[in-house]
This record gives sequence, C-alpha cells and structure tokens, in this order.
Amino acid sequence: MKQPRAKWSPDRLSDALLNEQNKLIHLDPVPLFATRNDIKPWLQRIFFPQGIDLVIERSDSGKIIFKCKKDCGPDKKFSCPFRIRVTFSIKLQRWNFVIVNNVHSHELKFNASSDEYKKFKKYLVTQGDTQTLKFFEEVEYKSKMNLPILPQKTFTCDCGLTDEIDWFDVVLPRAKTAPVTTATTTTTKVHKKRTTATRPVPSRATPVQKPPVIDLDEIDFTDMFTDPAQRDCTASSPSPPSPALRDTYFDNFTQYSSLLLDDTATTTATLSTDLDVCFNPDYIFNSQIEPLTLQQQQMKPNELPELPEIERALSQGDDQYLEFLNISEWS
Amino acid sequence: MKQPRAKWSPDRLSDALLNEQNKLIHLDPVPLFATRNDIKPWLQRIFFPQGIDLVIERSDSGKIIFKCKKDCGPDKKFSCPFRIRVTFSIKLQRWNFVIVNNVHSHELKFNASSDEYKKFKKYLVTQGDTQTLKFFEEVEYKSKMNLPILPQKTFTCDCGLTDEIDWFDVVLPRAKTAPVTTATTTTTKVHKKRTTATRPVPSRATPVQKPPVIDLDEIDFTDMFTDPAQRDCTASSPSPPSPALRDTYFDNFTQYSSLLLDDTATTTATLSTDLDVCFNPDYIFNSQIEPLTLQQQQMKPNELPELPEIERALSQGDDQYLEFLNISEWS
DNA sequence: TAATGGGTGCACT
DNA sequence: AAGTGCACCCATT
Ligand SMILES: [Zn+2]
Ligand SMILES: [Zn+2]
Repeated sequence: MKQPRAKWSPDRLSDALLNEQNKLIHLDPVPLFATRNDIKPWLQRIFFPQGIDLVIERSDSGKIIFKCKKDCGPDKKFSCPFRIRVTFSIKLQRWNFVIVNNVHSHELKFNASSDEYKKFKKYLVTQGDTQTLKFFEEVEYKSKMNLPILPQKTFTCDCGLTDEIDWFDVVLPRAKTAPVTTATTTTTKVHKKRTTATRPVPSRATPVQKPPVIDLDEIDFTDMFTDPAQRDCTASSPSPPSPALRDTYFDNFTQYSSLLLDDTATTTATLSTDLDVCFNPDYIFNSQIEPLTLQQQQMKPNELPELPEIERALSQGDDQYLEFLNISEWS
Repeated sequence: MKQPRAKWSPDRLSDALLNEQNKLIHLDPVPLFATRNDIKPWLQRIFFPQGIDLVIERSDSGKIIFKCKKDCGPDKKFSCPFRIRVTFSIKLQRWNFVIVNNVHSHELKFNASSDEYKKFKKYLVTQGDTQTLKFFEEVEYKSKMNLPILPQKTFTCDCGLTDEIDWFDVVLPRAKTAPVTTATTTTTKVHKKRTTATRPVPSRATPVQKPPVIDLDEIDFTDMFTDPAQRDCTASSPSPPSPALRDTYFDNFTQYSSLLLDDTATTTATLSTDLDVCFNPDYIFNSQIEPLTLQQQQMKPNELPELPEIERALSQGDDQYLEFLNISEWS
C-alpha cells in the first residue's frame, strides 16, 4: 500500500472528493451487489450529482475500472486521470471501491442530456426505483435553473488559521497527529469567525493540494434521529443555516472531536448523517439481495457505524497503515 | 472516386497485393454472404496464407473494417495502414470488398499460433469445411518447415528492360498506356532471359512503388478446362515444370499480353486461373447462396497450374531457398 | 441497408 | 489507469 489511502463513507462523497485530492479514496461501507451490472448504476447514483459522468474503461469478472466520459471535441479535453477502481475481493467476498487520481482535467458539470444519464434513468425505471428517479428530477431541475445541485455546506474562514482549521477537514487518522489542545483552540477560533468570513470555493476542475475549506457536514447532526423513511431527498436548495443552527453544528463538532480524540472511548459509532448527495440509505445499503443483519435492521440507516481506519488498523495490527498514520507512539 | 481503383478477382489476391500497392483494390467477384459473420472467415481464408492476420477495427450492420492484428510489443509496430473495407451496398444487395492502403509496416508472416487463426480453425470445424482445414494443414506444415506458403510464380528479368516489362504487371487499365510494339519486344526479351537471370525481390514489408515482377499466372491457361472436383489442394510440393510446359507458359503470356494491349478488345474476361493460395474455387464461389455461373462451372479448378517452388525461387532470386535446394546453378 | 468516414464504450484476452 | 478487438454510435454529404 504505497500510496496514501483514506476511507470515506460513500454518503460523504462530496467531502472525500474535496478533501482527498492526493490520496486513494476507499469508499466504505458499500452495499453487497447481486451482479456486476448493479455496480455501475450505484456509482452513477452518487457521481452524477457530482457532475461526473462515468463510463467503464475496462472490466472483467473481477474488476471494473471507471473513468470520466469524454464528451468534448478533439483533444479539447486531455485524457482525465480520474479513475474508480472496483475490484472483487475473493477473500472478503465483496467489491472494493477505490477512487484513484481524484483530480480532473475538465469542468464537473451535470449533463441531463448525457447518453449515459439516459441509460441510467432507464435502469432506474427498470428497477422501479421511484425514489431515486424523484431525486434526479430535482437534480435536473436544479441543473436547468443553474442552481447548485449539491447542498453547498462548506465555507471558509479567513481568520488566518486556515491551516490549523484544516486539521478538522479529515476523517479520524489525521486528527490524531494534532495535539488535542491545538484542536480545541482551533475549534474555538473557527467558531468565533465562522459567520464573518466567507470565500469562494476554488474550482474543482483543477487540483487543489490543501483546499482551505471546512465541511460543516462534519458536525451536522441535526436530523440524526429522524426516521430515515421520512427523509426528503427532493428537498430544494438549502438555505444558509441560522446562526443558532451553526452554533449547534460547532458544538456538536467539538463534542465529536473530543470523542474521537479520546482514546478511552470504546464506541466507534460516528453517527454520520451527511446529506451531501441527499442520500437515500435504503438505496445504498438495502438495495441488494443480502438481507440486513438484525443489528443493521435495528440501526437507523443514518446511524450506521463507520469504523475509523485507525480503529481497524489497531484491531487488525495493520502496522503498515499505522506507520503511515504516524501514530506509532499512539497509546 | 478520387483514388485509382483496380478490380481483381480474389483468387488472384497475391498478384493484386504485389502489383497494386498504390491503388484501391476492389475484390470481385465475391460470394454472397448469408450473414455478416461469414465475411471474416472468408477473408481469413485468403489472407492467412498471405501472412496477414486480420482483425476487425470497426463494424456495424452495413460495414466491416479490417486491419492487421497487432501482435508486437509496445509501439514496436507502428500502426499498419493496411485496411480492408467491406461495405454492404443496398442498391446491389451485396457486400463490396475494397483493400485500402495496400502496404504494411511489418513483416508478413503466417503465424499458426495466432489467436485469430485458432478461432478461424474452430469456425472451419464448426462449418465442417474439411477441405479448407486440409489446406491449412498444408499451410502449417510449410510454415513449420520454413517453406514458402504461397506458390511463388513471379520472377524478374535482369535484362535491363525491367521497367518496360513492368507494363505487363497490370490488369487492363495501365496496359493501355503502353505502345504495343514496345510491349511485344519486351515480352520476347523476357522469354529469352527467363532461365538465366534472377534477382531478389524486395521485401513486401516495405512499400514498393514499381515492383519489377511479372506474374506468369497472367498467361497460364494450361489446365483451364479440367474437372474442378479433381483438384487436390493438399498436393505435395510441386516438381519443376518441363521445358515444354515453360514454353507453353510464355506462349500463353504473349497471347494474353497482346490481348490486353489491344484497345479494340471489348472483353475484359481475364480467365483467371491463379492458384496463389492454392485456392478452392468451390469455397470462394460456391460456399454461399449464390450459384456458380455456367462459365465458372465449366472451369476445372484442380488443374489450375501450380508453378514449382524452384521456379519461384529462381524468379524471385530467393537465394536462401535456392541454397536450401542447392540448385543455384540450375538451368 | 443512402454512402462513407470516424469516436469510443467496454469486455475479451 | 492492462492493450485492443469489436460494435454501438454519430457526423457529413
Ligand atoms: Zn474527470
Ligand atoms: Zn499490415
């Protein structure tokens, strides 16, 4: 495992794409797929809203390589390096999803007239997936109205502490390398500045090594305990959160950070409730053959636990990964 | 129709490939094909013995573009320009075969271990085409023995009039441009020198603008009327022709040349009897729906002449083969 | 399948 | 980020 690797839940895809431009992004958890043919639609379900039109570059019974569809004129778009490598693990009896080269040589723009998109919608009709169809009706509407498709929940702080703030712009492992005290301080700083400073988000079309952005989804637990079945994936464009709500965000975030940094904590439930792609968890976790375990059934989908990589590495004794995380001294 | 175009019967493929390197080669007549899938094996049947391993570059319901299979390492073989364009004519309700860019960027060598060839043989088994299977057994044998696969019936003359001789190296159109008198003289010259002068033929791997060769098939009508059913495509290596037979060859050639050069001649029937690829006309003209013409039925394919290897070696100056035969002084 | 040229998705090898 | 054989496409006239 030479290249830096980060694991992200697919329902936090936006954050993964924004924040891990120089790493392999391991998407996990993913559903079990009845057949190879179900994989592409599942990916399209989450990548179309990102403005990424996927096609298969190469495939066989144990592997599918996806890339961006070429839709431009002659060599207008140099070959885009973005890839998604989906491989079947015989040992684990499941498909692994890894995003490779998370950069693009072109603009990311949803295109409702795309050929792939039409085929995708046909597939949804075939599957009777009205939920997703409704969701994409909204996507098309936003696209036509020239509105942002994804809830734009990120903003930046120009307080000068961006680099420190950036520590929070991660899943767990990197946070471990920062002293708790610094993190706390930074959090406070962000909290104080958050309503005064805004800044345009850099274009996703060009690689950004250290995007100075903070994704508030990290701390957005607002609807954590609402019924997943009630979730409204067709909600219209998000409005800016109220100052009170933002305070809640940051309070939650602070708590969450503390929890994560507390090595005495035994629970690893992260209570991820990201709605970046307005996800329908039923679709993601439930759409395939394998029945949910009792434990899974009892959990509300948006409470599904996400094991931090560090937890996995520790439990599995993955020394290589621990060394990569630079936490060999961790105790 | 901008590019020069020449029409050749597929059973004279060797001549066409040798002599028309800067023209479109229209193969005609061809059988009627029941389905699109029958086209590739038919082409392979005649191009494998040429050392050309064909694959489909692009196809749809009304078109198949063939090119040489790439079997070399990375960019060792620059892309070969050779193409065969097969298109369905709605008007004529038949498939048209046109060879485009009759040059190659690589050696032409029969490869019995080729993947395409294996599939081709499977197809033959499927079709129960034992005749062709037997033929290719012979091809494989010759290949393994490092013997020339095609009857090499062309030879050259070093009398210094090669360029003029070249005028005969055509089907009808080009011959028209040469004065009859010159042509006649040249023919005589060739006749007198034929057993004394040899010269190596340039490799077919590189384009040859004016190959200084004369194809004796032009004049070989020897066995034109023998029974086709008797033809033996598996005949063992040919023995040298008798001097009398050689004289017949040249007499026929003279007659034929005169006919071609006579611009008052209205018929373009070439009475092709070429056996370059040890052809079974039944396969070519009969394997499909279309019945043989009366004229075709009256021709007796298996008496079509096959010139001995030694003749070819002499004519082409194939020193390697002559040395193998140890007959460099043969007269 | 008007004729004729090319792009590219993607599974085979 | 296998390389390529092949076919589903589209564009122009
Ligand atoms: Zn891209
Ligand atoms: Zn070639």
